[in-house]
Amino acid sequence: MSALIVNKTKKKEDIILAALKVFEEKGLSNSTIKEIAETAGIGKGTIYEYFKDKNEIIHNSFFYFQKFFEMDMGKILLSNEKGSSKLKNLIRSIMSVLRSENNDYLDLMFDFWAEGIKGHEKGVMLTEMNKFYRSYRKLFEDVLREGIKDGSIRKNIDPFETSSIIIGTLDGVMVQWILDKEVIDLKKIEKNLINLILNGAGVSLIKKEESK
Amino acid sequence: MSALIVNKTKKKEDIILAALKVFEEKGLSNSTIKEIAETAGIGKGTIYEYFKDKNEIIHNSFFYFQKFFEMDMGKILLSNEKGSSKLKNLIRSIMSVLRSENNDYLDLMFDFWAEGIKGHEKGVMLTEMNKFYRSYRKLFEDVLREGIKDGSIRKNIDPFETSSIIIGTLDGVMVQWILDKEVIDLKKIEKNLINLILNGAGVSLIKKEESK
Amino acid sequence: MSALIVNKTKKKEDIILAALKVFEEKGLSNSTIKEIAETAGIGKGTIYEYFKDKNEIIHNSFFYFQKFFEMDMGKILLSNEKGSSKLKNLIRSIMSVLRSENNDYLDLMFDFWAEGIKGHEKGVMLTEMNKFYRSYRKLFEDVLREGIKDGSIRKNIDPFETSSIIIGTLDGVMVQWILDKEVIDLKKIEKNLINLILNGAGVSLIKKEESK
Amino acid sequence: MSALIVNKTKKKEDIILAALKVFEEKGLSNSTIKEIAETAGIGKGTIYEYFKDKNEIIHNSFFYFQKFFEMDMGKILLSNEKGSSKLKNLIRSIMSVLRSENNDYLDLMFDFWAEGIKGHEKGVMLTEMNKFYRSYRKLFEDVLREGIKDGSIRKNIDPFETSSIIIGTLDGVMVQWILDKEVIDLKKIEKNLINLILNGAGVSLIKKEESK
DNA sequence: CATGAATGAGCCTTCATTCAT
DNA sequence: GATGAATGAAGGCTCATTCAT
Repeated sequence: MSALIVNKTKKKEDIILAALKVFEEKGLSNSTIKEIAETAGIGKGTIYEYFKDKNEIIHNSFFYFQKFFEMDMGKILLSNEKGSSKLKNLIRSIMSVLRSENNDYLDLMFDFWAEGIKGHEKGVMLTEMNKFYRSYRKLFEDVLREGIKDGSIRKNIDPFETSSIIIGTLDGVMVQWILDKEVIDLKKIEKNLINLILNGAGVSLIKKEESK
Repeated sequence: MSALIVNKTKKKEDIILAALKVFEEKGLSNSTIKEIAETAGIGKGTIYEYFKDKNEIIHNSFFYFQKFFEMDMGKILLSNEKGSSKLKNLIRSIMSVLRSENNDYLDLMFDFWAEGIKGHEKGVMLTEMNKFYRSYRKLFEDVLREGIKDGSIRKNIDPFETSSIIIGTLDGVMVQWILDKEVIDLKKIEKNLINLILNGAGVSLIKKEESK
Repeated sequence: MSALIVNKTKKKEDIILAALKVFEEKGLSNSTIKEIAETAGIGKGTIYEYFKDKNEIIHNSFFYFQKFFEMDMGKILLSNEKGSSKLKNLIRSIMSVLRSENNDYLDLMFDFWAEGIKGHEKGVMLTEMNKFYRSYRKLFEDVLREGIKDGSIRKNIDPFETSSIIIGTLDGVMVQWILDKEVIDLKKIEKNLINLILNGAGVSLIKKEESK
Repeated sequence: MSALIVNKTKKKEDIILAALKVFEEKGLSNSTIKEIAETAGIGKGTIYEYFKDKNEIIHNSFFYFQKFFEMDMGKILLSNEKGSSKLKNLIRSIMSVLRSENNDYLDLMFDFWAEGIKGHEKGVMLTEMNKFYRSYRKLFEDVLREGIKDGSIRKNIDPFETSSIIIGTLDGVMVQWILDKEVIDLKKIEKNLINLILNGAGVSLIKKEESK
């Protein structure tokens, strides 16, 4: 690959990072190309050498944004632990990523969700978002199935629906945290969340599937 | 009252409903006053007889939007059922509201979330949203405490954190549904969600608090 | 004349007075019909029962405005004093009117001057303004001629040009006063002005026309 | 300097000149940015590359407008002539400037006066106008004092008040000329004005200060 | 007669995009 | 490739005027 292409990629990345910063601050619609260019330290016109229009910046920003949340789950998934343990570790791992590293951009989630179902080229983004969620669910689904197989997860849960629910929980808890950080304590939530997901809130002498 | 006196409240409502429709379709920023006026079947200038500016329309739309999700929980809360049953009914009730009646506007949630933390007058909306979530959490918290008292909910869960988690779950599941209705089946989710929340996914012979 | 007509005239006057008040505060262009109506204590629509449009209000306001400066010069003009004395009294009289009574509206002079030479129907106003100035000049001209006749005013001044100059002086001094009341002291100006007009600033042993 | 670099100052001047032309024709409020842009031969948006808003154009136009009346008085002020002669020449010089060169824009004086005491940012303009008048008065004041010293101007006039009066006269005469050019002949006025200011209109055998 | 709700022409201003250098 | 000056479409908002009551 020639140095030229590498540089081009590097510059696109610079622009996207600048865009994300501006988007995060002002929202998608209220961010201007001028501001993005300034943040990227380049000329306004230069942006158009790398992106067709503002929409393309938005889409590419979203792709990049998603990468923030890609994490190496290999260690967890390939470990010898039981499914329930992997589930626990997965949740912890995800929450720690959301909580710390990239939480600068986390609230862009809202903007992208909104843009995904509206916006001019919603199709592209929606597809991408759904792809993201589908593989995200698959991740949990696999762990749940493992757990069912190894006896650490109850048999009577539906792995697909439950993975969707667990992910929903993580998203939803983030929403409240983003909106009201003074009241929501993610650390405490994490502990309770794992407890709830594994043990439930209800009281029953013996778990049903074990009861027969 | 003579016809001369215009029902200001009614007309405001008309405008807000039109605004919600347009917002839902285009997003907050991409909706124009002209479009809202046309949707409401009135002149552009008339809008400004009822609202100071576009921001005020957005705020009021949000207030109105929230009302969609206000529901009469009285029957559930005042029933003689146990806490765990109330919790179950609460979740079912909320999901049925979200799923059906007003799901036309449901995805505006994203826009308002985004507007809440950014947007020009984020303060007002954020405050309002947090008020909403706080009382929403209080609702669940109370039911959970009841359940703890009546023995239907485990003692070792934190009612506050858990209420936050349950609400998060409902929000998060909605997100996936809105984004991917073809794949997400709310009915199935509902069943699994209640199961998960009450019983957890993990396997354990006897629930911890009963174990001693 | 029927009471109806009298009332109509009265109401027109009310509107004009309200208009003048608003105009004085905001300027011609920045005053709104709504504001004028409110100041007049009537409905916005009612204005149009009495005036065709905003321009007509402006014109009529100007006519009315002029009346503020109409004063009874009869006593001065018909007195037995010499021309130079009458001139002195005339100037004093005019300055006292400008200075006190109606100085509330005085600075509207600027707006009307501007409107007079621009504005949509400048013709009407300009004609009216020139009529005003022409009769204003005539007033001084007559007094000057009287003075020349009775020997109190020098023969070698041109009554017409000089009347124009004297009026100009009064206007111009007002301009500075309106703009910078802290620095301009009308009382002192008055004394000096009369001195200057009667005696001039130059030194010469004997006035020229008397010198031969 | 490369052609890339636009001469910002030159372009600002172009816009201001266009603005002055439009203002002169329509008045401050009734002039539109579109019209100014068209007159300047540029696009509407371009205006905003050089001026923040319409108000800034108005202010800058006023500054520019003032410059029309800046003239080189050096030759007059530094001459060896007596004060009374300098006064005469000063008046002639000013009137000739007003009469000829820039009389295209002269009637903007009214608009700026009006804007100065009303208008959105009256403060800035009023300050500037008063600064202008103060230094304008100082000019005459100095000449008058000189004349008093060299015996060509009477001792019993107040230099400050008199300078204010003389300037007022010039302004006021201009007003009448602008309003009624058919009737007012500036050339004749000039002659009479100098005569009046130096010799006064009154008859008295011997000037007071010489009378003892 | 009086009113004020309704209206849309028209204004100022922003900003994505183009293009000459 | 890089730039930023230029642009005009488009949007929010105002306000004189109309008109049904």
